[in-house]
Amino acid sequence: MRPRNAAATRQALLEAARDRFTRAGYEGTTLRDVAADAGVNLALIKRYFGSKEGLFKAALAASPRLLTDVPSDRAAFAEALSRQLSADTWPEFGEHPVLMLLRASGDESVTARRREALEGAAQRIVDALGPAPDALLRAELLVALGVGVAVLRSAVGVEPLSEATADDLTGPLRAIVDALMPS
Amino acid sequence: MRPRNAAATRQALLEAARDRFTRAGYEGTTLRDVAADAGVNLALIKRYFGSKEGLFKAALAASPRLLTDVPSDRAAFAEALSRQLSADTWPEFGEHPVLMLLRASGDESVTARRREALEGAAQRIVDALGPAPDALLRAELLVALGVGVAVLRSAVGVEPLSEATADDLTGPLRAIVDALMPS
DNA sequence: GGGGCGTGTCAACAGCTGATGACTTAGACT
DNA sequence: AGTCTAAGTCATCAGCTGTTGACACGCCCC
Repeated sequence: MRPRNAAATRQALLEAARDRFTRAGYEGTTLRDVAADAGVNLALIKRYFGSKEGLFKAALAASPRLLTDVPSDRAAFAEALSRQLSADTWPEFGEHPVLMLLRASGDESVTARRREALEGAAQRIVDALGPAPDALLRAELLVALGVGVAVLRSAVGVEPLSEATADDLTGPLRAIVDALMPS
Repeated sequence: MRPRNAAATRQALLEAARDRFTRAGYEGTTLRDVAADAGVNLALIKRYFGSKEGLFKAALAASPRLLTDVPSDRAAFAEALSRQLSADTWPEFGEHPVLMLLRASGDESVTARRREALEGAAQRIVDALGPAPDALLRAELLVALGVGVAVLRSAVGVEPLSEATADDLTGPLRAIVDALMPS
């Protein structure tokens, strides 16, 4: 029998769920897969998380938040952005964390949270880089760029974008930031 | 019984499949849903498309290709790009066509086709807007931007980006294009 | 050392899903 | 009218999925 350690079991389930949901999406992930990855009995998912939806929400809540601190210096911002898009920044993830958000279930509370997370990131960019006409729309274009890069790198595997390092991205991103949010 | 018209039945199935796959993804779509939407018996899917995977590939093959003609004039390109991102450009689609590509199954031939489609779009941008160091990487950033905008507008519903018209997008996109692909 | 509780195991069910083969019927052609 | 084929219908199957209740076991405290 598995050693009795509720916290470790819960954590193993969360990590397995994070990987599966991120890679295969909500519908494409089965609870038996998650339980097997975690080396845990299927029934324990119900005990700890109640349901598949509960497991997904818990895994989502445990995932890192993006663009929490936006530097007001444009060069520093471009660098921070390219770092958050780099795979090396998320060594414990097989794919970029934002993919789990995009591959979520259709559950209303999840889609609402997703929209708020992305709109919030755009708002933080506006707050840091200063107001302007269309500033929010332009900041959302930056968020869209980040989402698109994450998808193309992590889920699609487009070359040479997938193999680009954070340093490779900083230059072009800096040019975009300067063009979109003029001082 | 349904009037006997193989071509119309096939077409109805294709359109229903396109809608379902685009909105709910491959795993989230059931063949019974598609058949019901098309007003067609479930067994006809097997007759006309062989399997669920066959139906998906047929629906994918019938979807429009993006960025087929890239104007070499930067202003015209920015305008073409913003038009392709506008919902009005795809009145027969509920969501942006590229979402079906992203929400595909894990089938190898589909993921390969997806990568080729996106890399091809980037290559066409390079061909039109001229070579430069990093030109392909920068073009792929433009493709990533397009994918991200489609996702945020159509699947997530981020405001104000979702409500922006093609004209609203042209200005900012022009700035990005100029910054990324300097003459 | 014996309850009692938290932890893990097991077996099963009800519903759905993709797939399939046998059957029926419309419509063209002779 | 008779026949043949394409088109559509029907019932059903085997497998998987999420969920669940009953059970077994280890560990702590009195």
